[in-house]
Amino acid sequence: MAFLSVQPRPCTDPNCRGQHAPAERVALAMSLCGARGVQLTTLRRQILELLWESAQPTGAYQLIEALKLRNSRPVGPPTVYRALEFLISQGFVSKIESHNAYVPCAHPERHQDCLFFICGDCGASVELEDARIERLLAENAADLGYRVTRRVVEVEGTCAS
Amino acid sequence: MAFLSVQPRPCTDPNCRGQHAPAERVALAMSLCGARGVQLTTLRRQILELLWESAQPTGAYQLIEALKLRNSRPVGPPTVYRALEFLISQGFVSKIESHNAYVPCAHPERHQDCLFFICGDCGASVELEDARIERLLAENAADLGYRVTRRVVEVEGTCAS
DNA sequence: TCTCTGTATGCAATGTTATAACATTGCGTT
DNA sequence: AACGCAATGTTATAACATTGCATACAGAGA
Repeated sequence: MAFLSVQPRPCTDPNCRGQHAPAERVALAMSLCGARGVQLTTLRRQILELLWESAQPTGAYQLIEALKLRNSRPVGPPTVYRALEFLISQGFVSKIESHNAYVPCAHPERHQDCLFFICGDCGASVELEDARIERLLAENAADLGYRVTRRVVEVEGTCAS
Repeated sequence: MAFLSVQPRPCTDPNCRGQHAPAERVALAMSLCGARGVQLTTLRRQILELLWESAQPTGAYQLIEALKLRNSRPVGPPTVYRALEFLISQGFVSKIESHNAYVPCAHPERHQDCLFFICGDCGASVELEDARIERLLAENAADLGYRVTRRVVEVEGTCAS
């Protein structure tokens, strides 16, 4: 687990032209929170920063460790889980269910449940949107008489590197 | 958690004409194991039966409880997890990652990672195959330079009932 | 300023899910 | 008997997550 990189990450969204350094992402979350009347507190912001700075999906207890280093004062599991819950509810973060780990989301302003591609070797994860897949899933759900509330699509594989 | 029903379950596969009572499913697993040179031992068979008899995705510790009732002698977590690992490796069972629970698979003879639709109200899960979605996922993976090893597609919603 | 109120966090304990490490059983073969 | 092997048993612990209650703290209104 490395929280060192402050490099921008590649954005896989073909429509996206924005900057993507962690600071930029956090600034976006900040302004969205303002608009939505909710607070991106210090703790929540720190966790979001850590997720953006991490090269891989990050577990809750890894975040606890990282916060201990960053802040002298340690935080307990409930605190971190509550912050994650908030970040997820606002579309800033997603949970990778198959890894019990959390990743930041690139485009919370038009957030829907994304697809994730995760490399089993290097751990890197890539977020993707694909309207065609969403449509097919919705179609299948409708055929079965389901009203969809949440989608989990995680593809595990080996990336180019 | 009810392990009472021994009713056949609906099969969502349009190509499927087979019987689907638990006994039938287990018999199929049995014969496949014979053909593959692996053993469907008593424990493994019992767990597969329990999964087929359950109306919902079932957790490992629920299985432990159920086995305790069924067999007098209790089994420990590692034992159950090893049996589940075997059943998954043979395509008889899948894990629902978003629920930490396990479901039996309808068609292990041509098993691939399926889509699952899970009802948040009644807990029922439906297994589905959709070649179009598989193709789109494979396509996206290829674009990203990923070689796919596993797919997790879980759609949560509310079913008709 | 003070108090009220709602939101957020701190904290101890506990619950839940999963695995590591090592021992044993049972069965077929030599 | 002695061995090899697959499966299971046993103990302990790791890893992930939640409950319940106490405290802090910011903003609204008297």
